[in-house]
Amino acid sequence: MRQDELTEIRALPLFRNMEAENFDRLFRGAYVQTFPQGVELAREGEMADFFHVVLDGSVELFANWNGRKSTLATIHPLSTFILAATIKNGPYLMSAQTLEKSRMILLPSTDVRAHFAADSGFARAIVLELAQCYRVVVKSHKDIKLRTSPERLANYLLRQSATAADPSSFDLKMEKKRLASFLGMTPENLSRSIKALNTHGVEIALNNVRIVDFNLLRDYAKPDDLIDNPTI
Amino acid sequence: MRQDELTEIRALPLFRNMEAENFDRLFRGAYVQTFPQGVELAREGEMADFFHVVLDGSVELFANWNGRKSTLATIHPLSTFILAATIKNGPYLMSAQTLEKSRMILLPSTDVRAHFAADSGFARAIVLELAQCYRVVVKSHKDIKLRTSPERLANYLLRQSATAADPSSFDLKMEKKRLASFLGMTPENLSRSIKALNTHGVEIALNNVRIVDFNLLRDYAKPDDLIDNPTI
DNA sequence: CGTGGCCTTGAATGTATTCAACGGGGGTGG
DNA sequence: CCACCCCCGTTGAATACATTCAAGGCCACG
Repeated sequence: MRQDELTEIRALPLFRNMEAENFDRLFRGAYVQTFPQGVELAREGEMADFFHVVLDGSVELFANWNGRKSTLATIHPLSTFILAATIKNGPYLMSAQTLEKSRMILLPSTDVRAHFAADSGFARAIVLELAQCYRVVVKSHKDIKLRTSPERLANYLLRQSATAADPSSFDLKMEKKRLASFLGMTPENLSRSIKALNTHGVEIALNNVRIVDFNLLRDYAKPDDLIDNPTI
Repeated sequence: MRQDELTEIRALPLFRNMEAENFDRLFRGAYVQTFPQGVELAREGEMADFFHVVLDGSVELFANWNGRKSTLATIHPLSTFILAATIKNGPYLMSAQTLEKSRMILLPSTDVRAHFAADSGFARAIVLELAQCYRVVVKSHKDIKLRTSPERLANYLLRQSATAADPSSFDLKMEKKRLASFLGMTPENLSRSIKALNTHGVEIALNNVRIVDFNLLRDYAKPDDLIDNPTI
């Protein structure tokens, strides 16, 4: 691993408060690797050999059952995935694959567990990360149990809008097929939900989203911090 | 707090590896309290003042949005709830109420955070608990996104069966209304799902569940460790 | 003996999925 | 350069699934 990479990684919240000596030892066994699009990084059911930190690109977390597939989350820099499996030394509950060319850190799970036990600064950072992951899933769970499909889409668009350079015009960050799965509906149904939002202040053409009437959209979507605010 | 209670609590995985001095200090500010049925212990959106450990009874975690309500989880002894909110010093994402007369420990959130930072044994136990909570929610999320209503019911019954004294005959542990909400359907729909399972080896009369043909039920339910096994 | 909550059932409605068909864009290979 | 094909996205129609509304039975409780 290059020195400038190490410096960059050392500044991450997850490693910032680690003892210098522990950091050095942990990263002797680490890899920083760049994967092309479509690489399977983890398969559900297998043991968690590596803990992953996404530095660039994006990763899809998904699960299969009985021939069906569902996208459960998308991981962007600088976030991590499958921390819980690493900590518990258990099997992955989700599969992971790169959505684009992506660069990430791979830390052997045994090393992570060892340092987690020995370094309280690291342990604290891990807990914060894990608590964050937990709350993200809980919000997703509330989203899907309390809202209909078009309501989920409407709130998704408002969340995307909040992070976009231009809140009233931005592009969808993933193909619609995947977005549909993430939002818990079929691609056909996403198309219909998109049309349905025309009457609520949204116009979507190809991948471009234009919010023409925020008040109208918010009236319909009823966004709620306890579901939609990613920072709390 | 009584001495025998303290001894019992000290043996819990969460506190077992805590420094004796820290344990004593933490529990100077703690309460052990017994609540009647139906008491609201937390309301979503409020700040997490207390971390809760359920010693006896059971607690429902639920959430509201736009006039709708959904049961997200039921907590049994000896488990905890709203740990993530405590750690992050954020608002509760879920409300909590006792389902029956229940006894639990209440630990002021500020004390938990302080000891978590200072006591690495405690920090490690918290991480394991948090990782467990995370995996429970992920499983629920997979359950609801990948399965239909009767499939969710069928797998729920198999999970209950696995913990029952008699696997082929046991009682439902909550009222059907609440079970329906937990499983992500209406009470009416639960009634119909129950009837539908008659053709898959299950007979439910009032609260009593009799599994008359396990192979038939398993063929239909297709239980999966990565969704249904609570121990991994 | 009434009353209210829970559960069930039926019917009507609403929502979502499936199946089928079609058009457009991007890539491949002729 | 063009023809072709495949995948994605859209649309319509049929079906399946789920919710709502209404009604009635049962039990627990006052």
